[in-house]
Amino acid sequence: MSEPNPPAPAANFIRNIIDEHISSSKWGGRVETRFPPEPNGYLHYGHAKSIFLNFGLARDYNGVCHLRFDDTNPEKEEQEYVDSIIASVKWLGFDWGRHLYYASDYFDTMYACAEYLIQSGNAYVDSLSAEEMRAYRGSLNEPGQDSPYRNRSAAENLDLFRRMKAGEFPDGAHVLRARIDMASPNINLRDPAIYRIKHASHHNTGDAWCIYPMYTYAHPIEDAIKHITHSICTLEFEDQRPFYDWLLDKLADGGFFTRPLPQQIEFARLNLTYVVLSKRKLIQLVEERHVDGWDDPRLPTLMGARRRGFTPAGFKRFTDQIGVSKADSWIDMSVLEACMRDDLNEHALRRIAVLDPVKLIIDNYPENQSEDCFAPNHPQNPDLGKRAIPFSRELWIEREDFAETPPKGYFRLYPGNKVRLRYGYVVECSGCDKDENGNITAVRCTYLPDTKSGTPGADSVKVKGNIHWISVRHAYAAEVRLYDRLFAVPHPGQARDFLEDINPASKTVIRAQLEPALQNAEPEARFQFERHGYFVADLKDSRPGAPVFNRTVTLKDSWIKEK
RNA sequence: AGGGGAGUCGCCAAGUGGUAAGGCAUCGGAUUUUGAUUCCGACAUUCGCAGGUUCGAUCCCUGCCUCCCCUGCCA
Repeated sequence: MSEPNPPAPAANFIRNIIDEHISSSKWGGRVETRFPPEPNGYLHYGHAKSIFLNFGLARDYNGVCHLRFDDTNPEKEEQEYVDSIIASVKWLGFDWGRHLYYASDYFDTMYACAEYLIQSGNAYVDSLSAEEMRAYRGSLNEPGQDSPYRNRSAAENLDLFRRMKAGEFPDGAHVLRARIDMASPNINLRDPAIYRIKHASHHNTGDAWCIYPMYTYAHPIEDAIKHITHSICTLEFEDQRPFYDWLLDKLADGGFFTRPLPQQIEFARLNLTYVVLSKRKLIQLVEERHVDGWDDPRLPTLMGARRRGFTPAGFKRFTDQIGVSKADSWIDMSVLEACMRDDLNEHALRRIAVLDPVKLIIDNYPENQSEDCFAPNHPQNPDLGKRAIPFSRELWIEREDFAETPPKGYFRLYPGNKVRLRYGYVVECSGCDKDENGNITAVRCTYLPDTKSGTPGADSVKVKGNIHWISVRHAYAAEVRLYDRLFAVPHPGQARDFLEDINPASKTVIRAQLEPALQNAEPEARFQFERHGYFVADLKDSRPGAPVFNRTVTLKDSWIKEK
């Protein structure tokens, strides 16, 4: 079987820039990118956009993409986050080969660069307090003032900086700043801090350092050291680009790097409705136990997505579909859900599950008889074969597939109506049994013996309705979690505290009746429960013989909308 | 208000001087033993607004409007 040629990647402004670089041979046609997370949290859907962008560009231009941890702030970073980030990027299907790096691998080089900047008059040690520095910085409308320490001699700066490194000063006593322009209209150029004192131990370098570079200083240097060509980041760093260029230019003059230097390019981050992607809010949801941990299937983390049953291929569809641009935009959650459905529809095996069971009794079917019916594992792919499903006198069907008085357009079970028991017989509904409170306890019908699916007479009776069922005697009951969107409104927190917008029905745990074939599902096996949606055997709580399923997403339902 | 960005169909998004791609959604219709899938068809005389340049402007110029980001020793 030959795969059709994949469609050419959609044009976007970053590809246009790269194409120009290729034709001008700016880096000799080389494309080298990096995905640079800070290991201070779990990756979320928004990171998927960046991952597919950076790794995708590298793949399409025969380049490489590094996985690089920007671990410049030891107070916030942990090995646990490093591990989970690695697992998530791998899960999405990317391989960085030997290109796994850490900012902390280059602390020596960064330090040497800093000494050079001091010696060349481009950096100085400031001894203002944080509050004083803020006051000297000016405001959006007013220029800043030079710090009284701005004109220390290179020798004095160097001495102070070395003593900072040696641990002679407490946190906050001094800070190394780039000497640029305190009157710049771009506040990021008003002598930004590049090194601060932090007596904290680092997940990677331990206690080797008590001064740590700022991200804005470390990031360009890391890019330049590894010869990154296109340093792709989000829009909020646009104002930082002049500093990125200033720094690398100075260091290239100092012989640390050769030109052409890496080029920073900014794109719009992902905004998605019905979730929150801010790290702060995600942490709050977890810590205040509004969800069950970082991998809760409702959470927009990649670990949550995995347990939810979302697929890497679905994320690929999604990122291809939403494109890349510089316009702030909001993607509706339904787009992501549709992408997951598209992928799952192609690959998930079909199975039967009755989620809200009510008994259907076939009055003219012999009490102790049973027989096999055969259902295809995938209607569009016969190669996937069929399986046997036992049929008998008493079946579980969905409560909503019967109506005593049917609404307009309803074509399922109601007195006098015929429907097909999918893969089995056509039955005619005769009524229902009720308890003393009027609750329906069983639905009654008779079957038409000549209409069994797969037999010559199967189509002798045409019916519009087609419902799924499971033999009571053969059914297997298991826990199923019905997940829905975490928030009930498109923009949580817009009108009130975001916690108040949590969807109270985001998780419903039920015991469902499953067909026998589902009992031995392996963790992470994905299925379509026919007429319901896509479900996955939970990665953590499910095991063969004792399955637990999570609903990934429902099937599209055009009947609900009509009602 | 200073600086940096963005405004093209309901949602994304190409196009950047030659007369508006594509996807999703939506609406028709066909197929269908999932009210699913699939398949066909429809879907911007118009590109934030107002002027100007031009034979011709979404694209160039001028002015205006709206939205986003920036005053961490966070990233």
